[in-house]
Amino acid sequence: MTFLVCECTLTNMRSTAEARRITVLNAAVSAFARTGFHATPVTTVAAAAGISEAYVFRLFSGKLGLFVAAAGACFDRIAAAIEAGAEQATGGTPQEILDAMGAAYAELIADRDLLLFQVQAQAVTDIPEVAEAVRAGYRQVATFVQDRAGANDAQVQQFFAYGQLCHLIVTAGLEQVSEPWARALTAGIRHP
Amino acid sequence: MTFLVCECTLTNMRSTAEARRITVLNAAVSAFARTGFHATPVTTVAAAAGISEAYVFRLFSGKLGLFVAAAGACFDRIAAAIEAGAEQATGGTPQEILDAMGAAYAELIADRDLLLFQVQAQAVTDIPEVAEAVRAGYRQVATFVQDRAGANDAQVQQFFAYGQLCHLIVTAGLEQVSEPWARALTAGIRHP
DNA sequence: CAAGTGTGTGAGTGCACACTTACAAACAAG
DNA sequence: CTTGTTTGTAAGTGTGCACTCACACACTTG
Repeated sequence: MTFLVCECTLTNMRSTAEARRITVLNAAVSAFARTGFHATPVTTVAAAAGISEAYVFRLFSGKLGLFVAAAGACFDRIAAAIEAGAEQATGGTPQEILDAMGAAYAELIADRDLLLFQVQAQAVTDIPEVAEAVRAGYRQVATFVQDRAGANDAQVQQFFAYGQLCHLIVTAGLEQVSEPWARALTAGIRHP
Repeated sequence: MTFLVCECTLTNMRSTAEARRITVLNAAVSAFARTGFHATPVTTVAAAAGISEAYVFRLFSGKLGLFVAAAGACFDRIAAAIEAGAEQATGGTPQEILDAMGAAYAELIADRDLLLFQVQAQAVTDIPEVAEAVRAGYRQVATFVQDRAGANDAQVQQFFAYGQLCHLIVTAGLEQVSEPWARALTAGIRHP
């Protein structure tokens, strides 16, 4: 979990670059989510963030550095949402907390950016830095789920299995398909 | 399911191009599985198939056409493997047949090509032709599983949820991670 | 005011790659 | 032998894009 504190009054002027990085990272998550790492030019991210391409390259160490940083931001937001969801659990049993977490996650990914970014990140794990970022992200989320819900291995595994199923449902657009097989796969997942 | 019949003796000479297409498709599935659609040059596929890049463009309508055709071949192979696995089921209950199918699938994706290709295809579903190919592939596999095993919606959904979990396990390399959260996610999935 | 530091950009540069075209060899049919 | 068809390639062409660099404005400090 990353807490962002405004240090404007303390470190004097340096917070501007840091603020830009936040802006760029939000733009990067959205852009990469839609078209993926290789098909997303840095100019697209720069334009979405309202700055020049050259400055993005100064703020991050190359396109790969930008993508890895965006992955970190993506998993931070997911972890935060799940954490907030756990607070809303009606009961205290592991399954009740897991269900609350799942509901919060489902709500979070309504805008699709966070979900699609995960898919895109998993697709470029042939790049070692990305693979490590993905592992770090799931480590963060999975350990939190395990600890906070007090769930056993099978419950945690099921939680992530159905989370991954959401990736298929969204990327394939199965919510728009009314055939029996698609109804079976999307049953009870929530229709946004 | 596609049955390939050698028509050499009938249509005279045309079967050579068709045979080339098969070779190219096998190379394409492997190549795209590793580096994805956008990061895989057609020259790589051509080299793996042992022919020139120009001829690949004559055999298929552009890089996209090649990718979509490879997706078809990929899902054909998956469906065939699951079908063969169902024959090996020890009992006749839906769950027993599903388990046999799952075992066959797990064995099939040991070489990772078919699994990774699915991940790569899901990552480029912003291209409509790819999205349709992915839907067609899962339609083929899901309807077969549903019909052949006689499984209910929840069982089919669970089957695919844990199938998608395999995608995460492989892309993130979780089998090599011995931390508790990773052990929970990979529990019982098979260690190849 | 001068010098330094951080923020920001326009205008390149070089390369990778999708796709084309012109051409060649093999083979068949008349 | 000529004509036509199919299989195959070498050598382009044009474009998109990652990354760089020289330069400019803002703002602080002495």
